[in-house]
Order: sequence, then C-alpha cells, then structure tokens
Amino acid sequence: MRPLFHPPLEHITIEAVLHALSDPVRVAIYAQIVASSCSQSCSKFLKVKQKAIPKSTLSRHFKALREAGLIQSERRGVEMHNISRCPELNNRFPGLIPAILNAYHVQMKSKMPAGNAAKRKPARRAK
Amino acid sequence: MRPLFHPPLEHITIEAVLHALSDPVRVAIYAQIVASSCSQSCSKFLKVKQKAIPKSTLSRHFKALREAGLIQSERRGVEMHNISRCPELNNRFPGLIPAILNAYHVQMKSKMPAGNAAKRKPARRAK
DNA sequence: TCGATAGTTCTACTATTTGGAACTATGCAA
DNA sequence: TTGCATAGTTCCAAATAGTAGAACTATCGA
Repeated sequence: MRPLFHPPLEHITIEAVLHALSDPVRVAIYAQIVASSCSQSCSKFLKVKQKAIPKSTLSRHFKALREAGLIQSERRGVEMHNISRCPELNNRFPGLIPAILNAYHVQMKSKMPAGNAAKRKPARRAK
Repeated sequence: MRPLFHPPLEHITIEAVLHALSDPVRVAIYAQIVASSCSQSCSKFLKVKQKAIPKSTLSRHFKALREAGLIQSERRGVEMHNISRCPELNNRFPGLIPAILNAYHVQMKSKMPAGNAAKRKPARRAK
C-alpha cells in the first residue's frame, strides 16, 4: 500500500487548507478531530450529522485533509489514527485554524432552518 | 439584466466563504479589494499576478465572491463597483477574515519557489 | 489459513469550472 | 437619435474534480 503523504509545514498553502475545509463533511470531521483529545479512526465518521458517508468517499475526505496539511495520519494495525496538525499549522498561519473552527461553531449554534449549509448537492449515481 | 444577489449576513456560511477563497485568483482579488480604500471595478483584475484572466472567468469569480457574501457589488454606469463586506462579516464570524488575509500575506511573503500555490491546473480547452 | 475489519483503489458517472463567442447595458460623441 | 466603445454577463462545449459501489489490500485474531 502506498505510503501516506504529508506535506511539510512550509509547503502548506492557504488555498489548499481553505479548499479542504470548504466541504461540509470535511469541516465537521476536522472539527471533531481537533476537539478530541485522542486520535480518531476514519470509520468513526461513517455517519456525519445523521448522514451516512460511503467509506470510499470517507477515505478520500481523509486524504484531502491529510494532503492539505490539516491532519497527521498513521496506520496502527488495521486502523488509522488521525490527529490534527493544529499546533504546527498555527505556527505557519497564526490564528487561522482557531478562527475557522470558531466560525464553524458559530454557524452550528445558529442552527440553520433546514440544514442548508451544504455547498452543493452530491453527485448522483445512475442505477 | 438580472439583479445582483447578495446573501443576508445570517445566511452566509463558513463553507461558502472558504470555498470562495480557496481559489488562488479569487483570494488574490479579494485581498486587493479589502486592501484598497476605494471600490474596485472587475476589469481592474484582467491580470492577476502576471496571469491574464478571461473576462468571462473573471465575471464568474466576482459572482462567487458576491454570492459567498464576501463582497458588495453595485453597478455604476458601465462599470461595477466592488467593496468588501469585511466589517459585517467580522460580526458574524469574528476574526475569520483577518486570519485568512494574514495567512495569505504570510504565504505571499514567503515567495514559494515557483508559484505552486495554485490548487489545481485550469481546465484546458481543445483547439 | 480462514474470516472479519479498516481502509484504498478502480471505474463509471455526475457536478463544477473554464474560456471563447455572442449578447446586454450604459455612456459618450457626432 | 444613431453609432460605437466599454464593462460585464450568459451560453456553450470541453475539461477537471468529486461521488459511491465494487473489488481489492493489509492486518488482526481465532
């Protein structure tokens, strides 16, 4: 299996970080990883906000977070342990991650009328 | 011509804001609009960082910024006047925009080796 | 060695983005 | 007025990116 790629701190771009967190599922996953004290496996997120996420999609979401430099993933036995690279990132872009997470929580608290936070509809597959 | 849509403050989502600013051209345009004291027309940006931007693409970039709630656009005669909604936005998501702009400037100052900040290659058109 | 579990890759399909061409709206000069 | 230049939008086709089911790989524990 291909080794996991993690960008070095100085190659992390603001565009990649914002892109990774502009997806409602990914920002929810990331917020939970940051909030938890211990590392999180991918499969903890097979449901995100009452919505089932196919595991292939979940895998790609984690890859996106990892390659944007937001999380550090490590294979431990059969599962993956994910932790945030928050302290490191805060060194490169001071205050960025806290501000984004704060904004995310502000939005969650204001409980949008009918879950209209999604940026777009997911691709639908033909049967 | 269709009237310009501007989302009310409370409908602005963190996902839409991050998505709008995850494009290297849009974040550059937005940074310049925020930095300038007077309103900017779209056509001021037909070149962004030495790169020519087709005006149809530029038009869509401004629409994206507008509909994400980042800028306020007003038609004045033949041109459009664009100003940032920064103060308003800072009320909904405190510290978010300053942190993003700061990160953008940090990255610009560190002058990446060969302009590799782009999130992806642009679509190439067949001849 | 078998089976279960966790995650990745392949693949076909859908959604979004791009940029040239055509179009719309406004201003200005004759 | 008409004519035309300027500024921006919309249409269209092509390209890129994202989705999820199926098949696959890797590890663990009987």
